[in-house]
Amino acid sequence: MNIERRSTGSRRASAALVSRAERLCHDQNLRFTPMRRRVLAELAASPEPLTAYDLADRVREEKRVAPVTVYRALEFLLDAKLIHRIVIRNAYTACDHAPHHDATPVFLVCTRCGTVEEVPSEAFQRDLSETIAEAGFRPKSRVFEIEGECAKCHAAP
Amino acid sequence: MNIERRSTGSRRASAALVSRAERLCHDQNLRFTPMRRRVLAELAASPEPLTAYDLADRVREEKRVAPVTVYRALEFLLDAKLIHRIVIRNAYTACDHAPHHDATPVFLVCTRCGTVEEVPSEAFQRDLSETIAEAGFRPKSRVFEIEGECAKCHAAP
DNA sequence: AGATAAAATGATATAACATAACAGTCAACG
DNA sequence: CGTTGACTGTTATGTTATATCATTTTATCT
Repeated sequence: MNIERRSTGSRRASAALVSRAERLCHDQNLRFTPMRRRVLAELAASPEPLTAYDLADRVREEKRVAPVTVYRALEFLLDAKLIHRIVIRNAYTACDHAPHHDATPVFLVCTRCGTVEEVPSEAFQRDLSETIAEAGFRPKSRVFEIEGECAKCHAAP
Repeated sequence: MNIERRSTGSRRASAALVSRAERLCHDQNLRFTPMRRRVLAELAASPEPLTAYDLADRVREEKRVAPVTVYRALEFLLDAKLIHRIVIRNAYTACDHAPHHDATPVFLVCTRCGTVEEVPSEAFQRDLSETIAEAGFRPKSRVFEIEGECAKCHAAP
């Protein structure tokens, strides 16, 4: 299966991602409005994560929009698990993998080119859950993000 | 007496933490100035992470201070590995363990009481590094944070 | 001690990220 | 066709972080 394997440089099939989202929303009786579609399309088309204000600027080229409107669209897309928030960048990125993955993926964020690679990592989390269980801690959400140089950037001059 | 509340039971001795920091800075020829000492002391005394503006407010009770001054102290303390940044809270917390730990710890952040437990997790990272190496990615820094309810809060009504 | 260079802090302004509150609009459904 | 609830618009403000330049403090050398 060679679905949109995004990584450094490679373009994402934005249209495919958006129509997948459309089907998913339809199936779950969620409203995939023009604004939500537009925001997701911008994220899917971008090789790197975008901030809410980045998104507002891009949408604004077509239609006047306030940041809060973008934030609302982002909130919806996050809830629908169609996008991820990259906390170390205060930015957002379209979800590369099929939705409904329970395990929070690891994100490899390149400090040079800014791209993000999404690495599913179930085993990784299984190991950790022992430690967490020992502490009696009940996890609700996780943030695992790694900064560094991606292979492409490291090879480059 | 002057043991500060830190609700996971592992209370921190603020004074001990500060004097440890003092020794460490002296050994490394770093300047442990009054402002840096004060900021670290506030963090060490707090059961939960504090934002830069929280810190500014607390320091301000004694002496007028601008946020940027606090940010500079935080930057120094982060570089010296005396504190951690909790990105999912935009806040900072004193480092519980001996300094010089290379492996980034996992932080268990309680959504109810707000406390943070710092869990060193070397094994955890060893597993992950294979995946990362396969991607040709050269990690520089990592963020592993987990939100949930701590044991105390979960037991409480 | 005085000169001086580097580091730290003060002061002000502004950038960047995010939410509150309320009014208006649109779509679904009885 | 009118009510309801979800979505969006608008304005304002809150929160987190950095830029810039002036001033003070500290370390070091002579």
